[in-house]
Amino acid sequence: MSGNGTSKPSTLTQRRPRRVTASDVAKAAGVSRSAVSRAFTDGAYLDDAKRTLIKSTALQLGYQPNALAASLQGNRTNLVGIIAGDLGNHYDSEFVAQLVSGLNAANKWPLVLGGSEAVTEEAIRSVLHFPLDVLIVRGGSIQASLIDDCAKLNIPVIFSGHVVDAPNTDCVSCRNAMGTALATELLIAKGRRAFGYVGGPPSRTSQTERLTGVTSQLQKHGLELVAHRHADFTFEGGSLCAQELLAAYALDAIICANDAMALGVLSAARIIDKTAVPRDLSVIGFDDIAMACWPDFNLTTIRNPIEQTVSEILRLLEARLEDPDKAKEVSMIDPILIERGTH
Amino acid sequence: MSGNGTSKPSTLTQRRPRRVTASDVAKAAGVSRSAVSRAFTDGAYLDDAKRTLIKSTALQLGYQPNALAASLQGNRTNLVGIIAGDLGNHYDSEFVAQLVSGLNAANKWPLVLGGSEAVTEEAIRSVLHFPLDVLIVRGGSIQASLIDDCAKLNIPVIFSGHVVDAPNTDCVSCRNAMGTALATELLIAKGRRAFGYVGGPPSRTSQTERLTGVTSQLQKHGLELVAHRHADFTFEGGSLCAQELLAAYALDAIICANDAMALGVLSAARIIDKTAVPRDLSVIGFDDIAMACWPDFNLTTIRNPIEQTVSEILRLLEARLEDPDKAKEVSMIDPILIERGTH
DNA sequence: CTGAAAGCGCTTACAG
DNA sequence: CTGAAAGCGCTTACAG
Repeated sequence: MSGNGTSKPSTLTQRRPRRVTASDVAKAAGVSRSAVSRAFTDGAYLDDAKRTLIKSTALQLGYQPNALAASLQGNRTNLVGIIAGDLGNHYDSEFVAQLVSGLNAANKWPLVLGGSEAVTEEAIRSVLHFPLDVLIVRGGSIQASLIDDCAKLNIPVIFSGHVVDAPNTDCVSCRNAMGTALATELLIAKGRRAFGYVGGPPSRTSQTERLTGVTSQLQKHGLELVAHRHADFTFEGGSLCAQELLAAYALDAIICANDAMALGVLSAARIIDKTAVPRDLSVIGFDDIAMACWPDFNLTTIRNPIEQTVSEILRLLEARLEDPDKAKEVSMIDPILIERGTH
Repeated sequence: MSGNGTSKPSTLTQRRPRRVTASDVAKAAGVSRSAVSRAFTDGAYLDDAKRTLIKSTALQLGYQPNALAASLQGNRTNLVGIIAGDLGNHYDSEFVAQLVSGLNAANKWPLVLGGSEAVTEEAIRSVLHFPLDVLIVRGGSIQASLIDDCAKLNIPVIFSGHVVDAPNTDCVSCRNAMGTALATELLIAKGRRAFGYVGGPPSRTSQTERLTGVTSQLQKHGLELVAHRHADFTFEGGSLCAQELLAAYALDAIICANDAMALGVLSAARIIDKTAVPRDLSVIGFDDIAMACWPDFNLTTIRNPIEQTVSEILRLLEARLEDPDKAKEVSMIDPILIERGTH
């Protein structure tokens, strides 16, 4: 209606259509705009009848206080940035799903970056234009400059899956080395001796830790890792690695840095010999994604507890908001060995 | 440092620590705050040297314009609400992943609601406190009142996976009936006659459409659906349905409303008889999620094209922002039959 | 090219 | 309990 009526030619209109405002409600209800504001503030002094009147007028007009304008007063914005790893990755997507619903329940609104592939530095900069209450960074390699930027903007950062040492920066991470050590010990006890390892991209510290868990546990028993490969955390990547490894080495155990790759390894091993796993070969993953327990796979794995991780993040977030200057905290989560049918 | 120095007892401080401001930069650089604003506005008149000075001062101070304050001027916020279906659902999570990265690439920032399970009406109301440029609703059952609320707030809505008839509301949806009809036809041509169907929650219109595609195609050949069940779109749900159906009926074909359930059906059928599929039983899914092409499943399915759906959403979004009063549009996406090994 | 001023929609002391 | 006023951090005409 409006936009077309004016004679303005279709320049790309950057303007947003106007939204109902507290003044509109005040006018309609015959009260001051302060009263309208009070009507929407819990515990503000306001005559009951007046509050009722304002609320019903607002409802009728479809008024909702503009959270952006409100936050200008210095209140919290309830906006939380999430730099998600790769949402195409099954573990990350399960993780983000739980984090998002946890935040929603706590009346926080996640502004999600990422989705797939690398998040550009530019995208991160852009999202910092918003006065976030906190930024949650999932996984890997984030430029050090980001931490500086956030510090200058007074936006606290919480890292998940990666421990970072910076002021006002909390971390929650799985004890990665412990997880793979658990897996290694289980297989050694079962009599496995020729170990292969399929890791993720070597740049990630979590990957180094998981590899270390394997090698150091082997060492304790006087064993050495026979071979290892790196892939990209995908089923296909795991499958390719397994083809290479099984063709070149006589392995009786393969430990993987995540479940998706472990399922790929399992799949490739079965194509070579349907019943090889677990008879001649043990395969163990990491994460315990939903598919791991599907009967077709029944994958033995190391659970990287999502629920606990998310609730730690939410706890750290509240504490940080409560006291922005509190000492930084590192919360370590114990992984759990889940014995199923592939070892 | 600061917060602890003051004698204020630890009342729950709602205040957000202050962020560097345009005035700070202006003061530091010895220019007016208007100049700072211009330095960050492409194409604004400003002496080159002055712009350089301001930019470098800003960089040093870690200044970024506050997008919230800026949007108060009536500019776009670049905030896009997404009411995601169930992020635990593999298709939805792949979909949201692509949507998020598409939005990011277009300089839009998704505010995600949902994650898992039902999104509460209260949560939706809360997110409408933010002046969103647009709200994207994925999937199912959204209260009619939501559309009203958005209309009053001048927030256009885009529905995905569900066609809704409302002013200024665009939709993009898959031709659901066409998809399942394609699957049905393929199986009839192969000689299948005894069809079962595993659907999703019956409340969803997309589910009704998918069921209709099966029954009406059967009818064309003088056939009737032997039996159908409803589940919750999960592997486990599909698996349970298959156990029931296969115990009670002599079926030679099962069509499922999504891939996760189809994989569950496949799994259950194989537990009964390893080689039954595709010899005695055909199984076809819907969506074509990543797992469908894993060799362990090699699922024949109906692809619900994500990339195309996302790019249509982005197109409709741009068009709607360009002209808020343009006629509503419904974009229908053709599903694609993907023949693999389970039919 | 540039600064001072008005205004975006809210909240919050400040007086009544 | 209530309204008028100041101010949050920005942008954008308005004069120079």
